[in-house]
Amino acid sequence: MDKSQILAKFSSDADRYYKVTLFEKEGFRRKSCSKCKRFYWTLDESSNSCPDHSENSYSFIGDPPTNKRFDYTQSWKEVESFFIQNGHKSVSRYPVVCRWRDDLYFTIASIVDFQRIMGSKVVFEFPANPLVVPQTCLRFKDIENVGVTGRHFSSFCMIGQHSIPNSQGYWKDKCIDLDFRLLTEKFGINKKEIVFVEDVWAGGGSFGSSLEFFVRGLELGNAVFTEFQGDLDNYSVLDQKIIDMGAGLERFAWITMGTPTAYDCCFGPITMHMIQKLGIDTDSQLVSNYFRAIARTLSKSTDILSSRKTAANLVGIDSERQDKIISPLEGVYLIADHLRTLVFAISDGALPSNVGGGYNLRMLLRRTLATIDRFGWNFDLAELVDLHIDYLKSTYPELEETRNDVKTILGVEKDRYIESKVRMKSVASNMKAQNKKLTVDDLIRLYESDGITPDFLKEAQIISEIPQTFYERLSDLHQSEKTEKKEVLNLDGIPDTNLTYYKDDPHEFDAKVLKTINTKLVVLDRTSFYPRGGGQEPDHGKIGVYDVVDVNKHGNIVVHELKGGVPKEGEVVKCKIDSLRRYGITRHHTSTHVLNASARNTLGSWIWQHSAFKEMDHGRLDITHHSNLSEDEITKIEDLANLTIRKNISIIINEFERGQAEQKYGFRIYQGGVVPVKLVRIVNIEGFDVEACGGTHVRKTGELGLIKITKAERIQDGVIRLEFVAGDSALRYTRNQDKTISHIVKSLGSSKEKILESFDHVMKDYDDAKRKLKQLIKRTSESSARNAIAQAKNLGRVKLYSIVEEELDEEFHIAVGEQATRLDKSLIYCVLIVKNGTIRIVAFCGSDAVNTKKAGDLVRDVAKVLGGSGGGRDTFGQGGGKDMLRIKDALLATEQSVLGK
RNA sequence: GGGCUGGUAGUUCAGCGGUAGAAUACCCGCCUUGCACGCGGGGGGUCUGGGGUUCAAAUCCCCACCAGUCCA
Repeated sequence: MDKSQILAKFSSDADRYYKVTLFEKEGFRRKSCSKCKRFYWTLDESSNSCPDHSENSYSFIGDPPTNKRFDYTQSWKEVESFFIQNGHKSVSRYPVVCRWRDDLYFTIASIVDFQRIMGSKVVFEFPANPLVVPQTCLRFKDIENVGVTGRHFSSFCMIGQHSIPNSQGYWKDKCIDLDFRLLTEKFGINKKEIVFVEDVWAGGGSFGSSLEFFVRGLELGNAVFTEFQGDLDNYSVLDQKIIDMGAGLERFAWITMGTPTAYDCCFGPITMHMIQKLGIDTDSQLVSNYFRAIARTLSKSTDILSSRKTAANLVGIDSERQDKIISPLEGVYLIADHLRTLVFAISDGALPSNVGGGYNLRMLLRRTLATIDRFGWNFDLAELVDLHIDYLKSTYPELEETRNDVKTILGVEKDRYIESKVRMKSVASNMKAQNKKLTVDDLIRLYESDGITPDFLKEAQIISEIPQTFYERLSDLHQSEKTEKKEVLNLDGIPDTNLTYYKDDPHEFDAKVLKTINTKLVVLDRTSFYPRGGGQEPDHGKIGVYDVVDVNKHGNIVVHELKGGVPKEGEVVKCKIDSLRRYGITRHHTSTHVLNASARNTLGSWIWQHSAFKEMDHGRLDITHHSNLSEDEITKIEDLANLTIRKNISIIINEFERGQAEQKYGFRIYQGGVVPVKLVRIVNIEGFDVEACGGTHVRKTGELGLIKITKAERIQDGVIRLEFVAGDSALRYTRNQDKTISHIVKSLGSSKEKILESFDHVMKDYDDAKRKLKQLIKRTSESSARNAIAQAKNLGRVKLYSIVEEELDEEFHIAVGEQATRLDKSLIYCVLIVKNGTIRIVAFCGSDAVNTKKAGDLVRDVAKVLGGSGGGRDTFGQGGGKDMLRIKDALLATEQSVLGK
């Protein structure tokens, strides 16, 4: 839907969509901007333009509109206490890694916390109403602006004020009233400074009006009233209207402090720490002037580079002073911002990598390190992380728990960056040595597959200019996209299946056949067959006389796939589940939970389940981890898992309302991904692991018997796959290994105790034999060559030595042939080597013999007889053929070929 | 999730259907007798693994493994 059309429609009826009681009570006037015609509400009689076009934009820099001074942390305390006083519940922030939504890597707005996707619909689940939340949000879209504009962040705290209008919650009037009072009463801003701009919001099938509030050109917040669904010509009111007010906490702090940039008052002591360490001379008036100028320039233009120049010109900073004062400050701001984002993301379990959202994080760290390098600074990342966490922990105490893990991950990732830089340099110096002219294709390939930017090549003076076509070509490359379609069965009118596997779980039961499809699929009124889902493989068994080979869930209907036919619709059939298979799957499922928690406890807090697979006889668990696992680490994980089995811990399964479960156990419960239901099933291995999971589980960990990790491999950057066996399968696995070893022991003629010794011995013998053979050929080639010369048949001007060889190989004859033709220049040396059902021809011609016959020609002639081909140079040729029956003819052909017949 | 690049001697790489190479490091000898260079010789490789095409594969094709990198 076109936003401008909605805005036009809503603005034409402002009384209905925008006028709130506050405007009337306080006497706000509705005006249209003289420049852009947008409508806004103000108490300032003389105003004639909207905040984007007003003269006093960003005049709060160096001259804040209030006497109160609140830094970042303090600003939140003020906001929080205000909303609590006014009947709101203050909720802890949600993770920045958005595990409850498949369509987002990171939490990008406070409202996302309370959105749950069910099917294709977004539903809202509020833990309280109304509420307020300090939600850390990650946004990577404007990353180039971070540090430069004074107000862009890669992560920021969105103050979320959310309400559902009902007996507890409120709607537009009270919302705007509260926001107004927050600014005036709490923050002490003169009411004449506050401007509300009319706007709209649309997304996810719903839309509504919104009021953005500004103070001196700075947008502090946006109150969105999600109210309608449908399209503009035909829409209806939502059953669940929502107030989504999001305000930037950083901006609240900034406007009270009036610092040159928002960064100066939002990162606590960290920016000052860096500035002092570097000894940057910050002439505060000059810096204030500059950042006020760039903020204002940027509201007219989006080009960062030219805006920097324009702003510098405006306040009279020459390029030397810009490099000396402004650029380093931008660097400091960037480092502070990027590191803070990394602290939150890594704390919440995200890892820098080359896939998914991890790539954004890798970019953040590399930008940070590159900035440090560019200026030749010396900052300790760990120290900066400590400063961040020390400052943030009063608002976000959970960061303390992952302090060391964050440092570990940053260390690992920093090492990768350093290695990658070394590689870049070596490629560059190679390039320089070759002195080849690089085409645009070369540049694209270098960038895409080695990460070597044209800027880097220019700096290294390998290219003089970056071709204009480079960026065009690059963007062309990333256009096409594919989507996969899912098969949808027509199951209209069929009631939800009664799922008895969650109840008394009978393995033999009677059920009525509701529908059959394509003499293959069957839907029953009730079933204990567990369908494929969450990585758990389906049950097998029998329905009537037919084998069940697959079971899938379509919505709330279970569809069984049978082999050989289907029972009649309406019939009541006997069903029987393969209990042995089910028990195997169940054990592997519980083992997955045990292993996951074992890995997390052994390796670190960043371990999450990435995906999993549970079969009857084995299981697979993919975990998020930065490096390949060492043998020692695997052993430790295995040890902890098996200790947990021996403790025989009870596994308790209960259903909770989702919000309640999240509050009680945290977001760790979403190991298996998003659960699109209102009631979540919580599987609790008491004191060890808690997950939301719909699968089947054993009652006590002791039932698992034994867990053995059979393989650990890195399947992609940041993901390790653990393959394992549990219970009977573990026993069978070790038995099989034993059998394999016995076989090897037998072949070696050794014993189990001495197998390693014997193996080393055999390997050494093998190496020695190879070496000896090589030497032997070398030392005997001369006598073999003389022998060949002696045996050669005299054909006038040349001598021909030609034989069929069944014992020795090309390596031998190439050595001998070369030697022989060197010793006797009139010799032609031609061997037909029989090997694996084919014949290889090797021929040498001495430097005199070449005048009679060329080796390449000879080989070609002979190969033809054998039904193959070949070729080569004058003195050396190779070829062959497959026709073993004509080998004698071929031998004769050598002589005929030499004689030119 | 989708691409792309690379894997050859201890190391850095070349070769890209037809006898596996260079540089460097290593060992031996010589020249010098010094702080390290010159000359000669030598050892060192299941060309990541598995399949295929071919008379012939390090080389071409497919799959896997390892490493790196770009994009959404």
